[in-house]
Amino acid sequence: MRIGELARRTGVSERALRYYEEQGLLTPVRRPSGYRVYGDADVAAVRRIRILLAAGLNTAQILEILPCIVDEDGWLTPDCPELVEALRQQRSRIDDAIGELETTRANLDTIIGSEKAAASRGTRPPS
Amino acid sequence: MRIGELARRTGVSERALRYYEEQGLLTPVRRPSGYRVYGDADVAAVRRIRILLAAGLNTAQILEILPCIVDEDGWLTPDCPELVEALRQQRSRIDDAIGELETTRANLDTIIGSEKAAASRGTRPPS
DNA sequence: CTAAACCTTGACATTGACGTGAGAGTCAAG
DNA sequence: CTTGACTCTCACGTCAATGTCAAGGTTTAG
Repeated sequence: MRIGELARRTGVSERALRYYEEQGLLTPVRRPSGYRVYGDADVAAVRRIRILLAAGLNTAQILEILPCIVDEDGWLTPDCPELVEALRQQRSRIDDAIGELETTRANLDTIIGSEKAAASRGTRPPS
Repeated sequence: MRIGELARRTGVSERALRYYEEQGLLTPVRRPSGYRVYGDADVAAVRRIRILLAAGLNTAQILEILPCIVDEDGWLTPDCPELVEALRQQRSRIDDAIGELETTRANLDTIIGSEKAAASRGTRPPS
């Protein structure tokens, strides 16, 4: 398929697809005319890229870990421990932020005096 | 304290601190000379801001939820129902922010295939 | 009082992940 | 062969969160 169809099938703009190629994340075959030709596997590849971007990784990091990812039937399975470690760190940063927001929310509930505040009884305000 | 000391105590550049003020996240008092003067509470405030930024929230989102954070002594006691309503709205924005972060974290978990992902066994990868 | 250290407001530069044309080539249908 | 849809490569624009440099005012130690 050509770039337009891949764009439609993934919901990703043509510009973004060309950008991913520029960053080495995709390597479509070229026709003599220069037209890019993608395979069915690229639909899944683009999906993977988007998941990783959505998780806060940048294209350089994604490029590094792509070879570590085994795609068995749509599942993303990390292969090397370095990758897992990096992802865990990212995860813990997000955990911290969620914790902060939950504390904030509990504070709010205390002020509002709603029923929901009962669930966080004993929670102290942030120092 | 002045901006240099706050920068040292938080590890955040002076430029960033001025930027946070520009975005309404910090509101130091000013001396007649124009020098910014911060209080001890601002050290904690900056720390909160950094955690939320690190998790992918932008300054506008942080600005929305920041006034909901009650620290140590500054208890807000709402009398008028308008205030309570405003607080409820803020609460729901915090819920949204938490929801976004949880989605991101779930994406990460799917990739990591960690113990926590086991809880969602059978989950299909995001489209 | 003076020098060093600190602070101020601009304002332009940068990085990442694209958006948005411009101008030109390619391809399938009629 | 022509038209219209599709694609190509520049190349500049954008937005957020800073970095960096410039030209000047302020404070404090000696």
